Amino acid sequence: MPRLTRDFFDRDVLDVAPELLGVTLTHGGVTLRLTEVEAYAGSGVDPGSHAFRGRTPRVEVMFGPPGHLYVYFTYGMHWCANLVCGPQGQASAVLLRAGEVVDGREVAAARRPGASERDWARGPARLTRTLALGRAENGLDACAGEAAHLDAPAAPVAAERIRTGPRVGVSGPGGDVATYPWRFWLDGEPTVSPYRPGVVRRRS
DNA sequence: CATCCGATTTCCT
DNA sequence: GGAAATCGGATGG
Repeated sequence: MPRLTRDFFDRDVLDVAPELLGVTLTHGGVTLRLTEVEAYAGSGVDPGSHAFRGRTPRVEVMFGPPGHLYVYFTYGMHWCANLVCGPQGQASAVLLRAGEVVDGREVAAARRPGASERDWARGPARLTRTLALGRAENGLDACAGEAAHLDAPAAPVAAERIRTGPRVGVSGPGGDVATYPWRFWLDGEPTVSPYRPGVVRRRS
């Protein structure tokens, strides 16, 4: 199971995202096999991206080197994690939406009291809770091998199992953002999160 | 299945 | 100052 290196992420986000399916991410004593991700393209080109309007303190790490974690806080209580992709300076990233716990079950169970195993990482904020990702991990190099690391699947994922569709909870000016088929998941995996359309925001 | 509402940051106005 | 937020748990039909 080869370790993923920075070169893996230093490519177009739309090439990287589907290849992350089946990859394992290990952090905080738990290993997760990714079953669902979403691509967010670069600054200025993707209205759904946090980096769309350019550099702000929050999205600073998105403009940095590929292979680092962009972890942000939202809805007053949730953390979500992305992996920065290349080319550097473009600020593209892949949101980690769901996965299956393949190691560290005891630790995961303790972090998600009352939740069924299927739900441990079924959704981006549940995923960060199970892996113990938060403010401290923002900017962490996931290719440096220490606190966090990623491993390619033992056997490559069959292309026929990869599905695509619109991103979850994404909408924006112009409306067509919500139709980009930039969500990728593995067909038949119970850990894939239920689809929720984005709420149409109105201009005030 | 649909709706509601939390609890806080971030960034735009 | 204030709306919106890459969401999730609870509750009601």
